[in-house]
Amino acid sequence: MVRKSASGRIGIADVAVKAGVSHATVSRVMNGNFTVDPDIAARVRAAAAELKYQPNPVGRSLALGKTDTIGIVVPDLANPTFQAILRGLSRAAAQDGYRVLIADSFEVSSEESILAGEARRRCDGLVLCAPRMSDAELEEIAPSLRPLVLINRTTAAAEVPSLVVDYGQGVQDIAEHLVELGHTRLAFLAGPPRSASNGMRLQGLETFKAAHPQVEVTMLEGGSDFDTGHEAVDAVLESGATGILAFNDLVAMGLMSGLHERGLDVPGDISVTGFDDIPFAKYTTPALTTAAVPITELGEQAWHQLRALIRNEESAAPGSSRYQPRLEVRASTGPAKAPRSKVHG
Amino acid sequence: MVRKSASGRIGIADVAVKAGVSHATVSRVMNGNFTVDPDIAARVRAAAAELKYQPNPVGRSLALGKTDTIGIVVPDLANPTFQAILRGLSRAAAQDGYRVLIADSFEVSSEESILAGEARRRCDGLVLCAPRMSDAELEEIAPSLRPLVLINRTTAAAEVPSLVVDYGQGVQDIAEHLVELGHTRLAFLAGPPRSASNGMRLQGLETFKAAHPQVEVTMLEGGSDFDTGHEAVDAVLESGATGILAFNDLVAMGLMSGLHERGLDVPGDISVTGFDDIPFAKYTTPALTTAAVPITELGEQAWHQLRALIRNEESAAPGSSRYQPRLEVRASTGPAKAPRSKVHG
DNA sequence: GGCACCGCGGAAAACGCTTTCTTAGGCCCT
DNA sequence: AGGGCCTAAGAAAGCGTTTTCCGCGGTGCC
Repeated sequence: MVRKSASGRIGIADVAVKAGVSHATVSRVMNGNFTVDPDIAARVRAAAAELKYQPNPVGRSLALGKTDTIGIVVPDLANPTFQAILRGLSRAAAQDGYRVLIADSFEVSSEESILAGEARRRCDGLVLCAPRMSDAELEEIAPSLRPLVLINRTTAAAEVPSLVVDYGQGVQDIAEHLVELGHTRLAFLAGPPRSASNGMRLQGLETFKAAHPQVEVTMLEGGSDFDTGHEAVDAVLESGATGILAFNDLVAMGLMSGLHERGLDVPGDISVTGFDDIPFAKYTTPALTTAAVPITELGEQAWHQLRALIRNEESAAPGSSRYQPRLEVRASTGPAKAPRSKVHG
Repeated sequence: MVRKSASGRIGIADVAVKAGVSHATVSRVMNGNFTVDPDIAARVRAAAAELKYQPNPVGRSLALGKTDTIGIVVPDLANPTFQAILRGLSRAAAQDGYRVLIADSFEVSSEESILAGEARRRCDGLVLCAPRMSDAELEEIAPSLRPLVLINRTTAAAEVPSLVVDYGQGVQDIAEHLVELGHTRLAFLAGPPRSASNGMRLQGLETFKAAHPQVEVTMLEGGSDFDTGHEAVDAVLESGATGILAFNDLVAMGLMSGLHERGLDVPGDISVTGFDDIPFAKYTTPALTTAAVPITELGEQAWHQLRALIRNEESAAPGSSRYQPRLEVRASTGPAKAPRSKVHG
């Protein structure tokens, strides 16, 4: 019978008994405290090995006041963007011995703040992706969530770094690209109405419109997934636009698929652009012109910011950083052809 | 000053003081124990609300011996298959109030078993996806990981359900499909050599070959990602095969991309098939013929099995289940054309 | 009217660990 | 040789909960 204490699992007490020392000494040995006599330390290590003792992390966390775990709140795990952030975050955190706990809000923004709070309490810090949460609510909960890193949101709360992608600039770059190809009638297939990043895109478009009064830009309602793009075909054709800026790559792919079904050629008839440069964007047919965002790196940076906060409660307040998307011209955009009529078919 | 105790965070003791009761009573109220006088309960609740008291989950976990968290070990978070499993698992677990902790082994199978152990100790149960781990090692660690659910692996250890996809049958279905289209020279673009699911596919192919001695099946070395497929173009062409079974959808997509660059037509010149039916498989050009696996559902089922194990230490030992892939015929497969020479160009 | 029981809530133990405090013993120094 | 110091390890106090165990006061019953 190896297991001894009532709990079934072997604990520090079992090792202590076996090694004939107090559990304090066992703890010291396990934590590499060198004030222990080498002979005794060896005895303890032998006992621990024989019993296959593994410290209980929960007890450890309680005593230490830290969990070596961070949380991430995402609105939708099915979205490649958040998958990539998670991946970068997880990899970077793992290198420092931290694990990540995921909290998927499934796009129900009303739950986001409770979810975030719960996740935070189990962790040493939090990365929050909450594109739909209202500014007011964010402002309200941010302080209680620290150490906290925000993705694509900002807050006035102190000590809360933000990692934001400059969607506004990205959209402008794409629009410029289309204009250079001769397009004069553009359409923006918008994202979810309350999305923060959608707002940034709209602002970018305003700037663009001011600089290019001769270009017509139609606003179309949309969403953030493949189906949204697929369903938007009619609206897109009706707009008469020859250059379409989709909210993101997924929407663009859906749109291209829909256009293809209608027998239209991309980019022959219509040029389509995405945003994000998800892994699959390279492999669509035609390959998708998009604004590349270093998403995985974003997750990695999120960890670095969070780590600074965790390690150094006071100083080293890290600044927020802004990521510039890089225009990735591929085959889905081409020269504008002669203006089409507003009627499709 | 709301915060009182040294730790900075407000705890049960603060609420107790404010409400003028013992912390035991506060605990009783917070846990819905009805043996507390309604007046006192109200007072406690008021105090808790005013202080915005939130129980510390770590202390709670220690006392209760459970964490309301499960872990999942995956070999590669970048792989859509594991993303889907994770998604299904997370969603299902969330509905029962459980969170999921992720452990990405980054394909280094030597670390997998330590990683799994560490994850397990922080959680109430574990879902293990470890396709490269040796049977011996799996057998060795499985008992200590319980409650445990295995994905695409089996073990002799008791009380360890397995959820396995019948890759062997899937591969046979695909091969049959190609044969029906008139292909007589097939090639299998294999997965990672030590992958368990690759082994299952190979077994399926053996069965197929026995049933169709007239069909030539070439084995090609490969891997599990897009680049693998892309780099395999030469080997594929050299094989002279007209029907290619790629290890999975990613590999198939890479292969199609490579073939396209060579100016070859799919399925005109060569038919290509994948496996898994990842979300993007529908949207490749041409759309990919594949064997659809209900991956998200797999994650969901993993939770249900795990939940049964967690809730009911003894009875209800759930059986292992086997998932049959469903052949999904799309545009990447077509009738075989006249046999080609072994030289490409 | 006394006794047994019951309901309620406080004290304290338990969960498994870390860390401070304490004490015992050995060494050095004068 | 004795006292102060320093070292090493045990005792115990936390960490923040839950839960068991008790005791107290009140009620019902005979």
